[in-house]
Order: sequence, then C-alpha cells, then structure tokens
Amino acid sequence: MASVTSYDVAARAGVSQSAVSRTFSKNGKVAAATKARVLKAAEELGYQPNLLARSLITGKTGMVAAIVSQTSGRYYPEVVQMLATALESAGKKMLLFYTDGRIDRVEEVLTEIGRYQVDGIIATTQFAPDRREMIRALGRPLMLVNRVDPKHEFPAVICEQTEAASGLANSLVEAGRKRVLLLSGPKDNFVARHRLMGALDGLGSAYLDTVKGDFTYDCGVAAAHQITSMKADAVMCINDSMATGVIDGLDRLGVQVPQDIWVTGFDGSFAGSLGRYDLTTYVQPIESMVNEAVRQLCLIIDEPDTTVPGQTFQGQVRVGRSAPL
Amino acid sequence: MASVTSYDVAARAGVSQSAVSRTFSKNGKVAAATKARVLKAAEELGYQPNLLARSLITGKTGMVAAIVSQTSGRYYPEVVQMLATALESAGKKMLLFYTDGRIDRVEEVLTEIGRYQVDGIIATTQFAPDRREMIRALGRPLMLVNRVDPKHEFPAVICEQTEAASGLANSLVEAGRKRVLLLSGPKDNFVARHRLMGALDGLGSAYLDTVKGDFTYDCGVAAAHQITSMKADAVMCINDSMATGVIDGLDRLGVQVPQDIWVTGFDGSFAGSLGRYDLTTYVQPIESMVNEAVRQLCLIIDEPDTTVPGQTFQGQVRVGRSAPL
DNA sequence: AGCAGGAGTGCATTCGAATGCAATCACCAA
DNA sequence: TTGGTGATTGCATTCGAATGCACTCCTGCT
Repeated sequence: MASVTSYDVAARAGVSQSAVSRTFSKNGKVAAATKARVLKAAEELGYQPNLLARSLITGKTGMVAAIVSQTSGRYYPEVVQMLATALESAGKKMLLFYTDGRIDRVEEVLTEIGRYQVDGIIATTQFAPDRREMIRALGRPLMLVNRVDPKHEFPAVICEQTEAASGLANSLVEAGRKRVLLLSGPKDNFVARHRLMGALDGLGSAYLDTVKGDFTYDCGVAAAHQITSMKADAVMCINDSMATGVIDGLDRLGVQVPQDIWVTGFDGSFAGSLGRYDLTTYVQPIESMVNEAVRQLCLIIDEPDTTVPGQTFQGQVRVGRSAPL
Repeated sequence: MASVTSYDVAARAGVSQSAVSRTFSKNGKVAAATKARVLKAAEELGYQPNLLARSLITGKTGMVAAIVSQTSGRYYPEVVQMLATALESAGKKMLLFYTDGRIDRVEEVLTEIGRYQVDGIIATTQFAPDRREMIRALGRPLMLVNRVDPKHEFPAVICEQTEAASGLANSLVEAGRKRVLLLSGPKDNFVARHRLMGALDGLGSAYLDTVKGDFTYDCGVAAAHQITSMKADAVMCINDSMATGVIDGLDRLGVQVPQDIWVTGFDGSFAGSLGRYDLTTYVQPIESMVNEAVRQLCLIIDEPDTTVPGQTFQGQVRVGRSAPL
C-alpha cells in the first residue's frame, strides 16, 4: 500500500533519486557520506528496492523457475528442498512449478515462465520434442536434471543410470537369483527407460518378465500379486517408492523379504532407507547434482554467452536387507 | 534477449501499443476485429506480456510467497506440493522460501519478500513476536497455516491440536497403558507445544516423563534407548517422523512394537501410513487446510479491505498396528 | 596561481505495459 | 444533410529504478 520509493528516500536524505539507486546497486559510485545518509533515510522509511522495477532496466529478476514433475514419489520432494537451498545460497529466488507428470502441463508452465522474466530454468521434467522451439524462444537458459535432451542442445546434469542398473542386475545374478522380475516405470520417462535398459542387459537369462508400473507406492503394492504368481525370486523396481510398495504388498500376502523374494529399488530416497524397509538400492548423489546444476545455471546467467557442459554423476549401490547382496 | 514488446506487436498489427495492452488485459475494450489482428501479430512474433512491467502499474504480480519451515520431516514436503497445486489453480505463482526452522532466517526471507512485491504470503513458520511490525510494514496479506498469531492480528487456518492430543492420550489410558512417555518437539514450536499440552492433560497419572525431541527421524531412533530404560509401555510422539524413528530404534534394541511398547505419531504423513510402520496417529486434513488458506488469501488479495476469519479444522485418529487402540 | 584529473552528483531518459482523457469513427434519427 | 450517440482508438503519462552524460568541486601538481 504505502509503498516507499527511491524518490521518497531521496527527498528525505536530501539527494537525488539517482543517488539512492546507486547506493542500492552493486556498481554504483557514491561518496561514503551520502551513502550513509541515504541508508539512514531508507532505514527510517523502511525502504526496500522494488526488484521488479529494477528488472525492467537490468533485464535480471533474480528469479529462477523450477519445474518438477511430481510423480507422487518420495524422491522429488527431496529434490525440491535441495533446489531451494542451493538456489537460496546462490542468491536466487525460486518460482516453483509442478507438472504432475502431465506432459501437456509443460506448455502451460512454459508460457507462464515466459511472462515472469525468470533468469533461468531448472527442470526435472521431460519435454516433448516439439517444445524445443518454445524453450529456445523463451530466450532463457535451461538446465536439465536427470533428463536429457536428445539433441544435446540443453545442458544436463544427470546420474548415470544404465550401467548402474546393469551392475545392480548383475550383482543379483551373481548372488544366485535366477528369476528376476522388473517393475518398470512410464515408457516416456527418461530415467525409467534407462534403468530398464540397463537392468535387461545385466540380467541376461535371469530375466523373467516386466510388469508395468507408474512410480507410485500403490502400484508397487498392487504388483505384489502378480509377482508371487510368477514365482520370481527377485524384483528389481525402477524406483524406491514402488519397491517399498512391493515389500508391503508381499507382506500382506505373507511373502517374506528377503527370505522368499529379494527386492531392490532405485533412487536412494529417504523412505527407502528407513529401517523397516532398508532397501538395497542405487543411491544418486542428488545433492551434488542439484548443486552442480544450480552452479552451472548461474554461470550462464552471469555470462550469457558461455556454454556449459552439464555433468554425469555416478551413484552407488547401497546394500540393505531387502536384497542382501 | 530478443524480447518482444507490446510495441513490436502494435507495429506489426498496425495499431497502437494501447490496443495491444487492452487485448491482453481483463477489462480492456477492443473491437473484435482489431483484437483478432493483435492476437495474430502476437502469435507470429511469439509475444508474451511482461507481467512484471504490468505489475508496476497494477500493483499486482500474481505471485504468492510461501514460507515453510522445513524441519526435515516427511510432512512439509506434502504441504508444499499441496500449496503448489492450490495456488496454481487459483492462478497464482508460488515463490518458495524455506527457513530451515531457523527463526533468524525469517527476517531475511521477509525482506526478500518485500522486494519482490508478492500479492500475499502463506506461512507455516513461527514468527518472533517482534516480526509483527515488520510483516505489517510489508503491507501484504499474510495467512498462517498451523501457526497462530497470539494477538490474532493475522488470520490462521489450523488443525485443532490440543484436544486431539488429549483424546489420543486418553484412548491410550483407556486401552490400559500405564506408563506413557512423551517425545516432544522444539519448545518454541506451535504445534509441538499444543500437542504436548493436550497429551499431558489426557494422560493424567499414566504420564511417565518427557523426552526432548526435534521432529527428526534420527532423534526418534536415538530416543529408543532412553525409552526402554524407563520401562515405558507406550510412547506418544509429537510427530510421525519421530514415531517412525522410535519404531526403528526400538527394533534395533530388539523391542517389539506393539507387543512390548505402543507407539503413536501425529500428522498423518505418508511415511507413517506405510505398511511396515502403520502408525496410530492423528491425521490432519492438510489438503483441505491448504485449500482453505489459499482461498481466503485470494479473497483478501482481490478485495484488500476484507478481513478473513481463518478456520479451525478437526482431524481424526487413524488407528494402526503401532498402537492397536 | 593555473590547470588537469577524478570523484560525486543530478538530469533526463529508458525499460514494458496500463490507463485517463480526448479524438475519431460509424451509424442512426430527424 | 446534420447533429447526436456510443463504441474504439491513440496520445501521453505513469509505475520504480538504472544509467549515460554533463556538470560541479576538490585535489594535487607545476
């Protein structure tokens, strides 16, 4: 309401508006004495610079849009929190958008983003290929996390998935598992696809079959029946949420993990590490990944012409009781 | 970079900038024909109105700040997601801030918020009493969720906690528990305090002692030792995260829940409902609460002089295996 | 004393869109 | 044909802050 502007401060300090502006911006030259007076006046009036007005001139808002695809998993919330922390310490504000996994939401979200002049975008969502042009048109740097642009136009920070899945699968085989079932994710999902590929590769003849999943706990529970009827001796789930669901579902059927069946997950989410589940899973270093993504994004923001390489991280297998490798 | 302005569109459509502005704002009067031409030109140039520039005039940004106090619990992420969804469908963008439970962060966050001209604020964080003036100075409506302003200056949507805790405590006593331990939360936390008060009240002589906690899973695990040494026959935890921690901690000591000790939580978080924990807990209708908070906030935003009542919701006890009431 | 150099400052303009007011236009009735 | 009416439209200004440019002083040096 009674919003205080730089003119008000200027009047009270007996200087020009320019002087006020200069004391509040990084590279303004002001004499120490006037700076002090301006700050005093600002303090007294409770002045805060209007960053949106500033952005009209500078072209920078200090806001970064985060797009996350909130499958109902336990994994994305952790990513969001880390994003918030990382952006915060980079001095950026986070404008958060969820797509709820619906690809059509991406378009809506992108137009909204365009209207808000964010400095950059971090996305953990898949884009339809024809959105590429739209993103380019936004004219804002985009950083992908655990997604990859097939044409490598946009930099991506990812965690190696295929080899990891293959390695985990291999370990199962070497540990003597002979009938391994896969619980997969949505076909169009990047990580799901890569994990699946790796797993298939690593299982070899121990591969039994694939059950279609959707990343949710409930779907894990629901799959339990099918799993037992196929007499699998291990289930590789493409994420942790489903793995916890499978464990609970099997439990209800009176099937013991790991005595009767082994179960593995993928992600390294908090829920999976809870003592009662103690999943064997592939732990992604999300914190490092998110930090790196933010770091690289900030580089482009500060120096618009640089290109940035992205990065591929390696996670590691955590062995829990659910599959005592 | 090549940002398209209303002037560009105007030029291409052969009209004035005003016409463009009017076709893109709610209450602008434009002839259907010119509107069509403008839209066509806008489409061709990929024009998107700059909402921040607009906000200079209208005084509204369409952004709402959300402040959450991210204790590491499993509960706040769910709140964040619901907030996002609710704000989204109210047509607001969410600017998200975490305080990490540090009260000093609140001040930083509030000044940032002041600089970004948000239309309103939704907070699940406790404010130090002397921040009241600061918030008032922001001149922006504030809605509290599960926090209460002692002076009732700011509207709050909360879930009834004290009676609920008392009721739950009572049920434990009636079910024959005689030595009930409390695992409390931070003293300055609103919900923790109210839940504790209620529990004390409801337990009567079955109250054994209070162990200080901090809402985290780890702290629940750590408390297990103390719990057994005090020979409690039930533990009331002030939130679900700690309850799951307690269960796992006891498990490691070979103590069975519920055979040897009963455990209850508070929140109704997803993790607590997982089959392996199956907590008896007090489920808060967070979704309704968040929706109501957003609804009321939007009312004030649209009609700045209205006051809004807040609301108190009732949750309900969900009985799980962790304390088979 | 005279002058070059530099630091501080203010003026005026700019960013992109909204809006009050005045001008224009089409159309209808007399 | 003329005046009136309402609907559109454009002009000019405004929001709050940043910044190029020109101007004023104050130093310090010769």
